Amino acid sequence: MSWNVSPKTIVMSNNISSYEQLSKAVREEYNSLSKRLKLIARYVLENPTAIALDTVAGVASNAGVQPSALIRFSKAFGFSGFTEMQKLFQEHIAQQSASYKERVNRGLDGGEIASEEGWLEQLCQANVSSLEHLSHSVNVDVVESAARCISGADKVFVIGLRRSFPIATYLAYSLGQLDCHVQLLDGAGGMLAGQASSITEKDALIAISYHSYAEETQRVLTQAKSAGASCIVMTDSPLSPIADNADFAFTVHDAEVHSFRSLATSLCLAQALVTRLAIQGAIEQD
Amino acid sequence: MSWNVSPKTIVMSNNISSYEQLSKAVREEYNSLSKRLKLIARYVLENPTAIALDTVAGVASNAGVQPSALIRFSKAFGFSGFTEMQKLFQEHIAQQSASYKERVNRGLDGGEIASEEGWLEQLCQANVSSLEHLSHSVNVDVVESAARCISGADKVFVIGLRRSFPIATYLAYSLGQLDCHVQLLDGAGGMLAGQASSITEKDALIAISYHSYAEETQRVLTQAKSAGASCIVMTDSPLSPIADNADFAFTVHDAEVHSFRSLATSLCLAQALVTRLAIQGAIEQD
DNA sequence: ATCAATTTGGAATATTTATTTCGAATTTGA
DNA sequence: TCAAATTCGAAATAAATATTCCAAATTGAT
Repeated sequence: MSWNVSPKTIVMSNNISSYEQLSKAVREEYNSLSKRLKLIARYVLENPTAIALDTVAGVASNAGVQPSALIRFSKAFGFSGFTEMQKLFQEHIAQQSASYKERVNRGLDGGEIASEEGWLEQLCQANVSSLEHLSHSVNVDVVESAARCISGADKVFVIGLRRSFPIATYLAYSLGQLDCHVQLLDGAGGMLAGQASSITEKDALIAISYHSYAEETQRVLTQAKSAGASCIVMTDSPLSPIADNADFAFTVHDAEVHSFRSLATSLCLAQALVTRLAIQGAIEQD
Repeated sequence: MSWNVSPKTIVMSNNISSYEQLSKAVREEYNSLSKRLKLIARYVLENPTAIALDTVAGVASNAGVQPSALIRFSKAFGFSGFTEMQKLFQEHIAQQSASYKERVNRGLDGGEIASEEGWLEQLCQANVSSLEHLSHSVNVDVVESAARCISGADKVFVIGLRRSFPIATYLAYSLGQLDCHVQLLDGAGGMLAGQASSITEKDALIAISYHSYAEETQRVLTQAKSAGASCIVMTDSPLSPIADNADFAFTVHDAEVHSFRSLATSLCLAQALVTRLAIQGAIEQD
């Protein structure tokens, strides 16, 4: 009995388990690859997103090679096939957005009091993850537009009750520093409706509300909308009842530990809004 | 010849051709959807990345529904099936990561335009750095002690004016959630001195104050100290005038961009205090 | 409570997509 | 230039994934 002489294809023992490792390996092995495989290597390094989303046939066509060549490529780097390699690219993409939620929750909710030692680090890390997520989930153009909307308004009203009140006060204080005509709707003395009744179409309203959404905030928002005012909202889900009739809606995922929402991310977004406003103002004055 | 009576499933004429449009449509139609479809709507809006990368079976399993339900959902929004809808999510991701890559790359090129472009990343990064600093500059034992001090107090007073007011309101709200007898000294109606005069030796005061230190805060702190109350302060320097007669002092360096202090770090510290308090309470009750 | 309409779950089926195979083309080394 | 080895392409096959269909469950109106 005789075996076929194994083809020359070098199959490296696969210890590659992340996109970064693969990227490194491909660059290192590049020179030892055949012509087609070099072509593929280049395409792979330059279009990681396409690899993650497309099919073998699609990638092959775009890269100008045959599907089988892609599988050879995958095997050359120790994967069982294209599918296995593709998973790495998908994980990489997922990390940029969705999986942050896991990171936040991991070791916080799950471990209970068990992971006692590093609780401060964990708390900070949860906030860091939220902030990192914010930086690539918020559309800067929308922030710019919202800022312009505020600077174009006659008066700016801010509402955020209970849990959201700190954000509202931050905005009210900061906008006040910028010589905005700002009014915080704090419902002091039960005069919320009265305070809100002066909102006109020339004004803007910034509303902040998280689950469970304060009824008063919704009412004010509705009132402002029907008065024709521009509405900017910060909330926690696109499905939030207050996101409905908003001109600009921002969704923020704040880290939550033992049911205490952090607000650090919301505050950062508020800060983003304020600094943009400040810069736009500075440019206009030139 | 007769046709089956068409099922009730409302098939909207599909003019949806982008993720944003779909997201909007889902939110608008949400209330008219059936139970399962609502469930899916929520999952879809909150996990767009998963939709883009996963298979129907995978998504269905994670969302806790049947694959067929996902196809019904897709058809309800005018797609021929899940696959067609999924393409929108993939395009969205492709765009996102492309623009993210651009932004990052432009930031690496250096130069003035670069610093303009990546301003959101920079803002977030500034906050991240502050948080990372916090996690190894704050002594966890002091936080624990401060938390014990609060839980042992009869009543808890919180003061933080102007720039620090958001932190004070956050603490007041969160401590209230823990059934602390908490009172926010907000100076409403000019009655700050009156509010503060009820502080006794059995009480605790949390004071937050940053440069330039509000005179009223200092006065209240002095008053509380002479009344024999325990004082916890959050400030920006160990040399701060309010750090003098404090039982526990935390110094926090918040990120500052264009003279707008972030407060994210202060908020994180406040959160640390609150969660510790919550956990101590939970342990005591066992 | 009963019936019709609608919604749902799960298996059966159709379709798409990945992988293998093998002969042809290309490269390599003398 | 020729033979041996390697690489490649296209069709065949295998695997996976999406979609359909229908019975069961739920809902809502009378």
